Amino acid sequence: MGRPATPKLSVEKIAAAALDLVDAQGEFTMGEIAAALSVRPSSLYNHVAGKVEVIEAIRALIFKEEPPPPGEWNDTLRALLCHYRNAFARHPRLIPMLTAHTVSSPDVVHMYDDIATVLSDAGIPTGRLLDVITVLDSFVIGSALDVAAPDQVWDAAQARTPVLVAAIEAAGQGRVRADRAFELGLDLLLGALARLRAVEE
Amino acid sequence: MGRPATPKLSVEKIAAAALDLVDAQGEFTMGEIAAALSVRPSSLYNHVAGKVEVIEAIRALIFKEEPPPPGEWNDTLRALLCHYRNAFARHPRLIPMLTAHTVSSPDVVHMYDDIATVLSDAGIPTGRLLDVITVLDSFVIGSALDVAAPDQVWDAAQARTPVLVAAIEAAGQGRVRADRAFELGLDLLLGALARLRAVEE
DNA sequence: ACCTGAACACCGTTCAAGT
DNA sequence: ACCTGAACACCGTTCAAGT
Repeated sequence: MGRPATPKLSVEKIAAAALDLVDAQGEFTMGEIAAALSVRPSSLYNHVAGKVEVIEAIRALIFKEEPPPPGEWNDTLRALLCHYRNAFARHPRLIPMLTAHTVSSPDVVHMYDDIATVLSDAGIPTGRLLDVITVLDSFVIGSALDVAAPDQVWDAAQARTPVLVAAIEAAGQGRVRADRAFELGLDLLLGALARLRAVEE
Repeated sequence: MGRPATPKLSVEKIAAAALDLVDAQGEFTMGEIAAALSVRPSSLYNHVAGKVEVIEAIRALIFKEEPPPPGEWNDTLRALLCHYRNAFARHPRLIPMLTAHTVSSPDVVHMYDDIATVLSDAGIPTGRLLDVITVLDSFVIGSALDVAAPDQVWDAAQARTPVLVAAIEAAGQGRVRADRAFELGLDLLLGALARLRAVEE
């Protein structure tokens, strides 16, 4: 066959096809991407170096940035963290794949820039800044994994104490439960940060 | 050859060999486990159903429980969460593998039991209990991933704002940095919980 | 420059055969 | 009951050949 007049592939097309596969079935193979794009697997290697690079391309695809909205530091930070978490939550099954290869993608670092600026403006001293960012980041990533987890994780049948059984039954299920827990965590952390800020100043 | 007088394999031996491989190189194949145990790959299937079951066996291996120490609810909860996070942190490269297959292992649920009991005794109402547990769990898992991440994630060269650059340079590196951030997060969350408790009561 | 087809090493898993 | 050896389908990747 040979080279077509206009390329049939691009990094973006490959990443988008792979992301569709992950959303649909939780994983992808190079062969499946090729099939989705009506191409042979070997063709993909003209655009990406390998499977790892496909995953990185997906990561870049997910983090289409959004400028930090203006407002009170509290609200700005909250909006930023929600955006960050939702970028993951829109593709729950992708998260384990992304965490498997931890790479400092430019888009992610860009988000850290925004968070750092807001926190600094809010009065968090430089010496503590990265620790605070790490705490927020850890919580967001963990919450994203919580969205990815099937509700099976909270299995009342396996609980041994009546307290946990009652708690599981009271909590509801699915995305609503995960969202509510995330909001609570944000309240707790941002509230604590406000106090930290007051103490340091 | 045929059946040996005394079995050469067991689920525990397989899991231990796999964990060694993960610690050493971040992944394992069935063939590598077999080689480490001086056995053919097909032999493994007399003891485990497949690779996924090996991962579950590792999970069970990691969570050798420790009874919750008595004391003030604050200290008890802190000790519990530290233990939980350290169980992961001892095997950083394992974490992405575990998060890929979220399963409600009995050992993990057992830990939730302990946390639920402490929180309930501390006065957190049942309706909020699972949300609080989820928040703590998300933070712990996220923090464990932070330990697994190479320091490259915090790459001053990729930061765009001077604030973030300064913060990264001030933060130090490696395990010390991750541990300090984890402690800060615990302080913030447990402090916020204490206030939540005061409000609800 | 970019797609194809054939080929590679490797991997997870199955299963009949042996004791 | 448990280890072996041969065999399977599949997967990621390479590369010479084509235009």
